[in-house]
Amino acid sequence: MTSVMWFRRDLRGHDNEALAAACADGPCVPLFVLDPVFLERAGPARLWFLFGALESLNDTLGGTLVVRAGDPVEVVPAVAHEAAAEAVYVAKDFAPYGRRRDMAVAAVLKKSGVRLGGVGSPYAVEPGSVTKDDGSPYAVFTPFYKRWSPLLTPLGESDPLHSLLVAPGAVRTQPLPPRPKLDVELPTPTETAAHERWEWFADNALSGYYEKRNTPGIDGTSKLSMYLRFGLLHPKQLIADLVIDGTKATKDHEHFRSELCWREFYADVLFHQPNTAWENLQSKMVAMRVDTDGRAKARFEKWCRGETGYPIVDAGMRQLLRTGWMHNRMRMITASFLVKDLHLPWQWGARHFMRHLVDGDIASNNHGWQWTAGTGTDAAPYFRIFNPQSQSEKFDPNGTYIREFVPELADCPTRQIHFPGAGGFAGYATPMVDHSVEREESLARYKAVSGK
DNA sequence: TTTTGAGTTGTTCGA
DNA sequence: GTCGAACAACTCAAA
Repeated sequence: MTSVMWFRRDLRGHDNEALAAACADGPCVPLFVLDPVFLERAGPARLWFLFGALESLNDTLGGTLVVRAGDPVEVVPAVAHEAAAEAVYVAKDFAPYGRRRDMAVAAVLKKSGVRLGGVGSPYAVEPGSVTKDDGSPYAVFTPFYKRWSPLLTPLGESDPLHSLLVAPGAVRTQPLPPRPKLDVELPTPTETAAHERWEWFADNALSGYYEKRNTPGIDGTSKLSMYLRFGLLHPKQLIADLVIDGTKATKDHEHFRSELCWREFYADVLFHQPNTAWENLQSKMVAMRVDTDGRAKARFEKWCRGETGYPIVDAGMRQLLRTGWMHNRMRMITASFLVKDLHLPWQWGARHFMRHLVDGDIASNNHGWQWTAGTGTDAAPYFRIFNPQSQSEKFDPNGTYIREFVPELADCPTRQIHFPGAGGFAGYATPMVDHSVEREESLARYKAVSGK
């Protein structure tokens, strides 16, 4: 019998359980739906990467990928009908929008006797399956990690039977929209490039990862996040390699594995509490005073453009706009600045990140923001406020990273580059706020919430 | 059942 | 310059 493989965030032809399951049924029509809900929220870099990944997937599938624009609730049943399919296969989506969408699609399909089959997910361990002894979900990372590790299962043999893909033309398709013009080169959005990056990282940067991952001026992180986001790689593929290589897992191997687990932890938290995508997980924090007036909006614009007058913050914000990616430490520094120096709602920053980060993932991104804001799981203590200048001195000691993204400071001497200050450096903005003043303001606001 | 200690990512202050 | 303490309140899991 014929089936439809509906791709969403698993844009790969290999090690794809749902695709393998679809092909095991017989002839298979591979489908991607250009959902306006996604397209409207995505910035140019995200779209560039997505469209490129779809072109690559189409190549992998021998030119058989059917692309259709519209609401999946209408498009998927229509394609199933045109293909005379009896089943639609997907990798399960556990995020709030995806779950709602899939339930709605399944309901419509069911009316015409078509089954929506969920096989696998973008995670090594499915959200919802790591629980405490009493069945309740974890709210702290470390015990989650301890329980998660033994649940890891090896990657199943799932070479897809591409010979069963239905010939192009059998079902109406449409060309992809043109890729947006970008000023810089993004990582190549292909499965091959994803594997090459992983191999490069495993061979060259995994050793010493624990230390190097904190220095934004060097290529010390895996940079696999965008591949994982769109499923050009599956985390099980990485974990399998880590086990083989690490007969005795080193501190670096172990740490990289725990970073993969963070992604799964936040997906699990969001699965159990879908409202926390945009609402404070700690409900008492709704009482926290944040600024939302006209002046706050003007400050937000400066932050977005990278014109705060704090070089390390500006470098991070400009890296995001220029490259569609930001180093992990920079995400923390820039987020801390928005929340604790500018007193803006974390949601504003999260929305900006989601628009521009190619790897933008609602669970990791928004719960990362909640962590910084002190509203989330395992929340940062309220007094943990990043000092942009000392973070800069500690993690970008030579100013390499700052000079790369803030050209006004290219010739600024290192002793001055972490904080040019009010005296300033020719052509560079003066600080928009005084950190020590805003730090006190943040502490006062947190104290007000805790009732003292 | 109750108690106890630890918990991704920090900063400041005073000795 | 270095070092330890203090900066809450709460969750989780082991004892």
